[in-house]
Amino acid sequence: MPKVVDHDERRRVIAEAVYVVIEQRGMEQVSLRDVAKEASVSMGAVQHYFRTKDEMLLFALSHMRERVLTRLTTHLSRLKNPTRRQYIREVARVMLPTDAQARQEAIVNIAFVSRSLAEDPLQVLLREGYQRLIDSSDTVLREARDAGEISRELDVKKEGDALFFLVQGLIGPTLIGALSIRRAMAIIDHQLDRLFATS
Amino acid sequence: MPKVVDHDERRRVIAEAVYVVIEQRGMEQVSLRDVAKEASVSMGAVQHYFRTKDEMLLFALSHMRERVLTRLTTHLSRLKNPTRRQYIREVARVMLPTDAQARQEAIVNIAFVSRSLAEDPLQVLLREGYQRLIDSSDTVLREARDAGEISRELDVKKEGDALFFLVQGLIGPTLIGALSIRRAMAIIDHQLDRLFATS
DNA sequence: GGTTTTGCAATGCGATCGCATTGGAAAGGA
DNA sequence: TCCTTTCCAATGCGATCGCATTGCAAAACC
Repeated sequence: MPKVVDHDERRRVIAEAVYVVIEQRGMEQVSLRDVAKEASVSMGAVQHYFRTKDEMLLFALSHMRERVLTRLTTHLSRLKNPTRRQYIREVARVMLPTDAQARQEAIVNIAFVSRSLAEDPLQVLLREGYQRLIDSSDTVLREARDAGEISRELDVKKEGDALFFLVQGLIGPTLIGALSIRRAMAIIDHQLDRLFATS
Repeated sequence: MPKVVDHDERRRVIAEAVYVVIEQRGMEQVSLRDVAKEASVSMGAVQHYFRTKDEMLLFALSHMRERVLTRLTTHLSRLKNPTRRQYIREVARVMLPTDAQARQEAIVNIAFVSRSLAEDPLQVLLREGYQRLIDSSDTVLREARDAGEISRELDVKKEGDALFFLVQGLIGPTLIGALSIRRAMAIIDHQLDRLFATS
């Protein structure tokens, strides 16, 4: 057996280069050559790890999911004894482009959503991802209700969905610059005020 | 003076061809040749009306705004003596991909949002568009409150924003197939129930 | 009816694309 | 040590890209 290399690690490095190219020049400028250059490897190397460009992008999308999840858990673990409301707020905040990394992830995600509308394999992956997020968003709210922090009169399913899609809808306008992070968070906090009202 | 042609009309025809190509094959597949073919004109004609590809896409985006606005007013004018709530509901419904045309517009819009993140002129146009929409969304809610249909205790500014961004957030997942139109409308109706509560 | 100006069609060009092919360096296993 | 397998660098190829150039038909104006 020859040279031993961590296959997945190499693929991840290339995927990260894909993100940089998408962020800096957009999805339509993603070429094998530019990705290779950004990853500081040869074009042959990229071809060695991905049979086609589409396969590379598919992996890049699935790796992005893991990356977002990792960042999310990191941020959440920094909270000391958070209330359920603080927890939910932090999840929402982490989804918004609050720092360079979150911004890159948001840009890449939108690029993939757009591309997926013309390419099916990507769409399947994204759809599953969304459904999982919607589910966990409902779960958190239900836990909060069971813990008595949210009124039993609220429809936690519909409110959880509304909160999740609200955050989703804030991302694009924030990236474009039509909305500041501050205002976006104020809108979220306003909804949290309502959900967690102690009246 | 030679042959007289409605300049803007020609440009709109080409822009419509751009939408079709984006919808069917995605933004990264938009080429001058394919757009010309879709518009049933020669490539020379496209070049005659747009100096560059970027200029063509910029016009396509601005024409898309007019097209959406036209469709919106058409749908609204079909309502017979609508209540304010029905009016708002219809606006939200028209923004979602409920039919073929709305779906095409949503797809094209996402494609432009994504592309605009790497190209500034598009971003400026989109930002202005969003801000106008946010403003009018606030205005409608304020009118409803002044008419006594919405409780004076509500923060119409924040609620108007939340409603608008909620609708925005529903579009992507609906396109991807992670959410049905029915469920999307149910989420909106649930929020409208709350806003227009007569308690 | 000649002149001029516009509306396009056609073609060419250099750059870039994804992908295939080839060759060889490096690293275990026999 | 030799051999095999993997890793990857380099190059080539046909297709396609945006854009420039050229040429000409058609239509107002004199």
